[in-house]
Amino acid sequence: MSPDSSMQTFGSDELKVSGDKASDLRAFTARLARFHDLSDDDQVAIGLLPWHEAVVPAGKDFVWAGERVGRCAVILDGMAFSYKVTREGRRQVLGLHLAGDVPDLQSLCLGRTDASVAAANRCRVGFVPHAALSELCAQRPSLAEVLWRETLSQAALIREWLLNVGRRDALGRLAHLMCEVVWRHRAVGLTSDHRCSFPLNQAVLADALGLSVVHINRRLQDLRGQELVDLKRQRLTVLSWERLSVVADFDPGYLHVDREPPAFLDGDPGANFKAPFP
Amino acid sequence: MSPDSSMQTFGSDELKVSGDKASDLRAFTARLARFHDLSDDDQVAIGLLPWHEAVVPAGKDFVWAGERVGRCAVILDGMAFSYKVTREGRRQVLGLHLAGDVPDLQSLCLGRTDASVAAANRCRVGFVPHAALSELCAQRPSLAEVLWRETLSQAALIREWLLNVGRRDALGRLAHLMCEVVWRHRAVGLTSDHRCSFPLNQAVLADALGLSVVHINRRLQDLRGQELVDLKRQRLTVLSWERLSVVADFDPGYLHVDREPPAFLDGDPGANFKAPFP
DNA sequence: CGGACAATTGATCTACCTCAAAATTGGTGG
DNA sequence: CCACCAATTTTGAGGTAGATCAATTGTCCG
Repeated sequence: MSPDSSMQTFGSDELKVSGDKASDLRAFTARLARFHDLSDDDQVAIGLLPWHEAVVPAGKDFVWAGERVGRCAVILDGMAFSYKVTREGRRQVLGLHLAGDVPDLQSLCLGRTDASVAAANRCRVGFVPHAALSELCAQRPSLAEVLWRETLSQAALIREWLLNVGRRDALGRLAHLMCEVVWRHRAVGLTSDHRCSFPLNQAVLADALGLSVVHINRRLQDLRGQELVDLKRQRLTVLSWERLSVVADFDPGYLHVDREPPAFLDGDPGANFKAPFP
Repeated sequence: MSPDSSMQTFGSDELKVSGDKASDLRAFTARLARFHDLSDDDQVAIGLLPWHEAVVPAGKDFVWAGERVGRCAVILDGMAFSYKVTREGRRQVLGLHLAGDVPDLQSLCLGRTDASVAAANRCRVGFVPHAALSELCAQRPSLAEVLWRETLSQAALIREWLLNVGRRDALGRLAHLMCEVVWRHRAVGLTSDHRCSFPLNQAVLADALGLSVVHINRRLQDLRGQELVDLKRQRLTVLSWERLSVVADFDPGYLHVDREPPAFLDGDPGANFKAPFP
């Protein structure tokens, strides 16, 4: 809510200018290439984009709702979440962002975002000027379409969240969120089994699911007690994907990890998304 | 939910082929021109798009989640809503659509929608083939950008809904929804005062706000009892915009109606919706 | 070792839900 | 124009999921 002192400065190690070969926008291109049709040319072009890097400590905002900063933020490492706040100060988390995501991509078109974005854990973030990005889109319509699709994927996530918050009970919401996090980590290659980073404290979980912290705590204990998940030290392990996804009523279709689509559309709908963990 | 018998046929008067000068896609172009920069050329080009019309009776679906139908639906008249359903059959309404909206615009890029769309009251709907639309986008990047922005506006709406459902109490949610509906009617020129069509029954309201029908009914009585609104026969009249928008915690920024400020936005914000009754 | 923050627990309260029935309304056909 | 049916709205009476308040404990880190 408060664009406080940390406005542009996150600590001693902020604003490292690029040039470091070891850390570039590859998380971004990798994501685009994975989820859309991204030509090699486009990938190269993205690699030439000007940008600079910042390290954002856990809990700090790095995109502020309403601000016109003329750039997009690319998560290079870590997890972030976007949120809005009621006038009375009630916060609603709107979505999570992993490495490769551009949480404020909307600002490229609209000039600003209606949501703020904060780091869940320590994040490396790349800032890319709108000017450069939109010029690239003008030159390469295929890239513009990819980015369009990218915003559509994000929209699909929020729709599912709305369903989650509006129509599932607390346990289901929590389970659903966990399924999404694990699945998305898998989708971008950040894990290959049932465990992944989960740097969300109970306050953030509460605000993501429209619940109170106390209630989150108790339902979390349920999930643990039922041996569905193990969660400690910011690390989530799904103990029984099968049972968890039932509790969660989870159908990963909305994640759009299914590019090269139709295959499963023939025949029994729903037959495709059976348990991903053999 | 069930792509039942009414799959493609809504009644005797469906599938009127276009050519009728009196009813065309102008609601669509009008909306785009109002909210974005749409050149005259683009407007003309849209007018030449092939399409056909259907009349959808209240309560019937005309877009089905998951279906690949190869076309977009343009609301020409009436109100519709999109929704998703839990496996247990709990429905969540995700957004409302007025004349000029394209509720399944995402399908142009993604091939299909993850949400279904139903008519709230009797709707006239125009169906435009994806092929024609995407060809036009390829020829006219400016139009593609407009449509991109259009999807972003929709995304902004859902984000606000998520905040609404997640973090406001029942009365606030209801009031907020009403504010949005009136404001949007104004924004597209469907009303110029504080009253507008409101063809949502209490079941739909409940599913839009994550509440039960009984509870909706009771909070509705509150709003009436406090003389905030008058709602009958599918017609909503805001009796005190000032008090309603406080109850609703309503800030229209998320609607992105801020370009070409619709007259009433000049000067004292809120002055427009003052008591119409001296 | 101390201080801040996060997780946990207990106790109480209430906003909202569910079930079930009654009253209205609106549309339809005679 | 009226009678009738189906859908919607309204009312009543409990029940419960989840909220709130207030400590207490645990954990991380400098």
